[in-house]
Amino acid sequence: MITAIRGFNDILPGDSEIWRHIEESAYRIFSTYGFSEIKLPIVEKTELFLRSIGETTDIVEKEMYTFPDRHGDLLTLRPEGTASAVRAYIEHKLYTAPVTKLYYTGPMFRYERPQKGRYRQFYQIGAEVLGDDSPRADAEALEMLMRLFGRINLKGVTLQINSLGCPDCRPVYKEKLLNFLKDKTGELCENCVRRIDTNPLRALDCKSPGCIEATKNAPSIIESLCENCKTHFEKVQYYLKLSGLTPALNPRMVRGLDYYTKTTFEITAEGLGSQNTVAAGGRYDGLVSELGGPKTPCFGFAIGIERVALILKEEGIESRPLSVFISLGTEAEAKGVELVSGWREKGIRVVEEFSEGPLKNRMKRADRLGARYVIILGENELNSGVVAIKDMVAATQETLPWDKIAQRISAQ
RNA sequence: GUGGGCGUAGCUCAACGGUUAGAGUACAGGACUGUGACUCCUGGGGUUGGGGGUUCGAAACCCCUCGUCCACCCCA
Repeated sequence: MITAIRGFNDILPGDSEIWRHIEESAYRIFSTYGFSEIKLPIVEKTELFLRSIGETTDIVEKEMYTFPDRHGDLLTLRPEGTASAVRAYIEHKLYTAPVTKLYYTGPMFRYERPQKGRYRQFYQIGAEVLGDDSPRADAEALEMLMRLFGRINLKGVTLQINSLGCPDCRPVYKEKLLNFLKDKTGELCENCVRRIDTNPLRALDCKSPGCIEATKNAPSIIESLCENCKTHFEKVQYYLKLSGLTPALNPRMVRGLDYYTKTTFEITAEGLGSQNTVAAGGRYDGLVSELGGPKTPCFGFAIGIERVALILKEEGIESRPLSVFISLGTEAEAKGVELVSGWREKGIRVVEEFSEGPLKNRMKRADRLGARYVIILGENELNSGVVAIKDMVAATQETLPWDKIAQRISAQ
């Protein structure tokens, strides 16, 4: 038997409806905030990710699917979407507009050990606001995201925010932190000691007991922000409050991509085990210019679709009722073709049960197909211009004229 | 990449190292030629994940491998 490769999953019926629900809700809501969809390629030149994500990040160092194509160019299956969105923004000179709001969805690829909520091919819905430095942009994007989670009824979500500063103040803080950590290297875990020079901030986020203890009194980045970053961060919180959001401040939150500046955030949910981040993102004011575009402040985020779907599946979502049509006899069969077609024109979700044999068996099949309603057209009904419609949940049955069926089913 | 748990029928799971690996459920048919879920009968289903080893004898014990789950790492 040929199976799918490790970490690459099929999304089967039963799950795919939940996915569609999430994606369609996102499109609808994002659109009301002025976002438009951009379709991006799944493969990019490796260099794009090296330069955007950062050469010393875990993603670039050990998680990318990279391969040479037939001409020997190094290509990579995208591990995230922001890099591509920014590349397209620059390539097509979208910066001539005052502000650009984009969203996209699709698979991302990272070579990691799969576990619950983490797969090698996984799906994200991403959104990027390009060309807006206002703290209102940060707050509005977060409001939009929380609105989506509210709309799809995602339970147990927590919003945490932080500010990572800018090229002016972050190095100052890094220096402070380094001084603090210098004489504590004995208490830090192996990992944190290794990256103390490349990325000392990681120690703040480390879960090993030694690191937690050692960094307990570490200086806070929020207190080291420059005037500009500080006001920005305060305003973001002010506007979030106006939107009715009260995020938890987490000065220890560090992101895995190098391009973030100022505001960063993370939304976690309950019931996912240790991979509990359902959405995350932040501001990246330097990325566009680093990739060769004009200086452009941006804010963006990504949602992990399978993680959201896992939670919604746990909670259960309602799906549209299915009707199964059964005709008895050649003449009823012929009339049925016309009737079923008419119901579908009206948007009724109806399948026909084609098998022959005793009605009892056909009812049984209809039940197993998941029918909410079974619509029966036999000789008696045909002659009177009606059908029998049975509600399989309520176990009630009524007789209705042909043109009342769509109305009856839609009424539910 | 590291550590641990688990792989037996489509699904959920039994089976002390010892007959022909079972049960529930699902599936096919019938009891029942116009009414599902409940009942009864019959039937098809298995390389016990794969490979090697120990043993008179392995689903079980050992090694390797693959898959899966959980955690670490990391992230969405």
